[in-house]
Amino acid sequence: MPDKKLVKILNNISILLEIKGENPFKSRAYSNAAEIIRENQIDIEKEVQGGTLGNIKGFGEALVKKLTEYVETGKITYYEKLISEIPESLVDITKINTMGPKKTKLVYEQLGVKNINELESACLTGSLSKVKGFTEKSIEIIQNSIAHKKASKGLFLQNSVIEYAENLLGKLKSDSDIIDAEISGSYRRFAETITELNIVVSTKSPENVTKKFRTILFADQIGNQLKLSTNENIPVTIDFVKPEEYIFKLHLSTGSKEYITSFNELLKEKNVVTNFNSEEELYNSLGIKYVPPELRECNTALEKAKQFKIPKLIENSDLKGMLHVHSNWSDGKNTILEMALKAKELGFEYIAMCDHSRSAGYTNGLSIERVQAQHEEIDKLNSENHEIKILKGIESDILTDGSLDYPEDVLEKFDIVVVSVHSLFNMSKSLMTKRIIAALASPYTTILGHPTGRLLTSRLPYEVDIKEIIDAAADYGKIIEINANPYRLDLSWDNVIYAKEKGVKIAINPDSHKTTTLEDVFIGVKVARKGWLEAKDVVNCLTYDKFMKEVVKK
DNA sequence: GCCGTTTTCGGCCCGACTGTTTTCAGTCG
Repeated sequence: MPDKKLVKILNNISILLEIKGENPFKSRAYSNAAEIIRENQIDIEKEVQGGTLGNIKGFGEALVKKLTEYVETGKITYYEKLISEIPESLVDITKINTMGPKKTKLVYEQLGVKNINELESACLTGSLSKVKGFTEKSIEIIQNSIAHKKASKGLFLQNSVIEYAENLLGKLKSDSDIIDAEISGSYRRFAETITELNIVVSTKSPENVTKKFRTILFADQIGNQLKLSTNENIPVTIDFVKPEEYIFKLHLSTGSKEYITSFNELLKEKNVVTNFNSEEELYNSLGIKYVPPELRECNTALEKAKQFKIPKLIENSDLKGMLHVHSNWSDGKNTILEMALKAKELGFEYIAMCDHSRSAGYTNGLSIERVQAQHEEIDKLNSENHEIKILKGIESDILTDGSLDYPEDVLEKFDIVVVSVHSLFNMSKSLMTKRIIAALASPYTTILGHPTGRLLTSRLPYEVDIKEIIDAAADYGKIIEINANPYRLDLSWDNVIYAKEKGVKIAINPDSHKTTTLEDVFIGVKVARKGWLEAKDVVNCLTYDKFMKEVVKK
């Protein structure tokens, strides 16, 4: 496990140096080091003790010295000195939209603004508008960004707790006093973000087992409930109940408040007992169809269950094609072949390489010449028969006017074209909507990528009329992506429902930049399930032959 | 601060957009 505290310190040093106005490349050396440790899961203690840290590219004399000090003493004097000179909380300000290191320095020096609260006050009192470079528009962006950050406080990504949750669950299940245990709450029904982790445990003697695990987990106890928190301060609640109450409790703590309220009314009507062996049994006893956890968000699901209209939701094994992945031809970490072989290992029949297009310069986007060269490599790989078909795709930037990033004679060479917005996020809603619809209108467009551009808990979606976009996709017969990157989950599940209503086909795409994140595609399956999708609604559930015929049309 | 190497210092990812800009610095993806 990489040392998260160290990664944070290195990143903070990088940002603080930028604020100080030091050589930007010196600053980057620190963020690079943090990135290398995080990406490659480097065990710093081991490297330092083995004297091998200096062998890793990116770690020179100065960093080795500082990290050795860190391993030996738990701190870095250089960093301590840095934060005694400038407030560490300035780092938070640089996370606010449009507030880079230079502007952060400016408001610190001119207004004494040291943290986000003080920046917000400066917006409200009007003092910020007196600083050079801050306009009405930019102050509005800052205020929105602060509001979004505050609203996201206490919200966590699903993937930030997966590892912890699985470990804890394993620990509980392996105990001989515990009959069964399951994660419940918003995690189980796959809400976009969660505020806490809930676990329900079945045991014959709840009182004794609660007490026992209070000691093991260093938790606080309230009755037969334990409260603790993960090392990222995510609250955890564990309920210990008797076997006869287990299923009922698990169900009760999984659904949303709205869903459970309606469910309880139904229970009252039917007057059922609480002892069940499974949730399916519970639903059967009510005379309604079983509702999978992902759908237990709103009353609609319960109404449909009464009418026996819960569809067979898509499952991981339905996926046949891995679409929208990047390779080291642009900003990915792995070769095309490495990505393809990993996809094959995960059970996929075909993979569509969709590296960045030429306008995305920072990602090493492909020039027309390099598109040609990549196609030659793909042809060669396909001729070698690696038992997975590789498709020629591209993630084309949607340019300001909605046009795509290559001339027609280049676009026509791709099997699929994913179109995405990567620039000019601050356009007005109507212009952004027009821009994206223009891209959908292109005969070369196959799939709209991450339709709102949001990053969960960190970046708001760009202003866009998503319903109008979905309507346009329906008109033009275009596919919309569920981007399964855990930070994006974009299209969101509620809009997936709308897309399905309009008959728009969906692609579930990992937008993966390395082999280790290809499995993110299965997170997208959860979003799809929450959006009521069946295998027939999702284009990458098609076999290779059908996909070529119906989607690629070549 | 690191790397590569013409072994002592120059180059390090880049292009578009915005602002109170007039030729460039800051931010973003």
